[in-house]
Amino acid sequence: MPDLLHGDENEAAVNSLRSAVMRLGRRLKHQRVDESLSPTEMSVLGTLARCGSATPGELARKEHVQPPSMTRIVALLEAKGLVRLEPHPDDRRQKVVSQTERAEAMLEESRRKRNVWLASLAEGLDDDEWAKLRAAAPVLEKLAHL
Amino acid sequence: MPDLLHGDENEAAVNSLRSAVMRLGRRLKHQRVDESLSPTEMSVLGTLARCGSATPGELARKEHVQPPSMTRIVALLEAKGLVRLEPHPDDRRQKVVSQTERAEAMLEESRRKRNVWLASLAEGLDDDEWAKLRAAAPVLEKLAHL
DNA sequence: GTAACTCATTACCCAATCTAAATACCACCG
DNA sequence: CGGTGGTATTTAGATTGGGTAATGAGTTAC
Repeated sequence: MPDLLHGDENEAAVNSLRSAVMRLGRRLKHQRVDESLSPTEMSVLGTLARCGSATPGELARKEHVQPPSMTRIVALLEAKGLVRLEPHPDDRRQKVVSQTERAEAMLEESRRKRNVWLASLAEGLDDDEWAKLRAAAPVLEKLAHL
Repeated sequence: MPDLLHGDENEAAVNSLRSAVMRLGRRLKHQRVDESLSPTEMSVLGTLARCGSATPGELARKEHVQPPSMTRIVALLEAKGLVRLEPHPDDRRQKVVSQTERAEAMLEESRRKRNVWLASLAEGLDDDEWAKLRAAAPVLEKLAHL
């Protein structure tokens, strides 16, 4: 259990994280690098790129989305040719989702575009602030998974 | 313009911020301290608590929401008795939104509840991680406002 | 071998936000 | 003055992302 001595500071931080995360989330929604690809779809592709492949259920848990939503997302991605669905080797209830070469290319493209946005943000932040963000990023990821 | 030397690291951080912010956002949505009050409504109340009072347009800009959405939100808050609407002193197009005493009490209550959630999160993070979060919180806020 | 559980899906629904257009008002220029 | 262009808010309608409940197929445990 971390520093109970800093309760007030933590509380203030939680407040500010809450509102910042929400506003930033809305903003990110609009700044999607690829029109026609929702933020969650992007996120799923990112997860697949990192983890190789996964079942819809696993993806739903990772993204903190209900299974039916993930079914829909995967279906959309498949329709766009960004994802492949194969039967699970030893459980015929499950399926295995993996990204296609096309998704790989798209991610590369989107990475490039993201640099533009990054550059524009860079105008507003100094080195120190960036450093803090870099340090906090993994913690936020951990938090997102509780 | 900050450290171009760390371009790759920044890019990785941006990726990880993106997905973390989104997932955390979804999670926060469900963890609302007060049922019957949407995250954005909460955020507006927080803004009013900090800034005193503001016009709907100002609030919309601050929350990164379109004006019509803010109209709705303010109307809902007013219906719940958490916000007061008065005519703008020297521009009859505008209105001035300010929080009621009841909102003040509710924020206090919600602050208390938030501590419970905070405590449960604390189980999963160590001192160092919390420190990083605290350091990054203001930067995230700044980022949210670009 | 059946009962209980799990994964994915289908069908339906809801909440939050958006865009476009309407309304009321201000400010300036002739 | 009076009109013209711009701004604040609101109304109306559409979209979208996600959720819940119920179904079907498959697996596991007793």
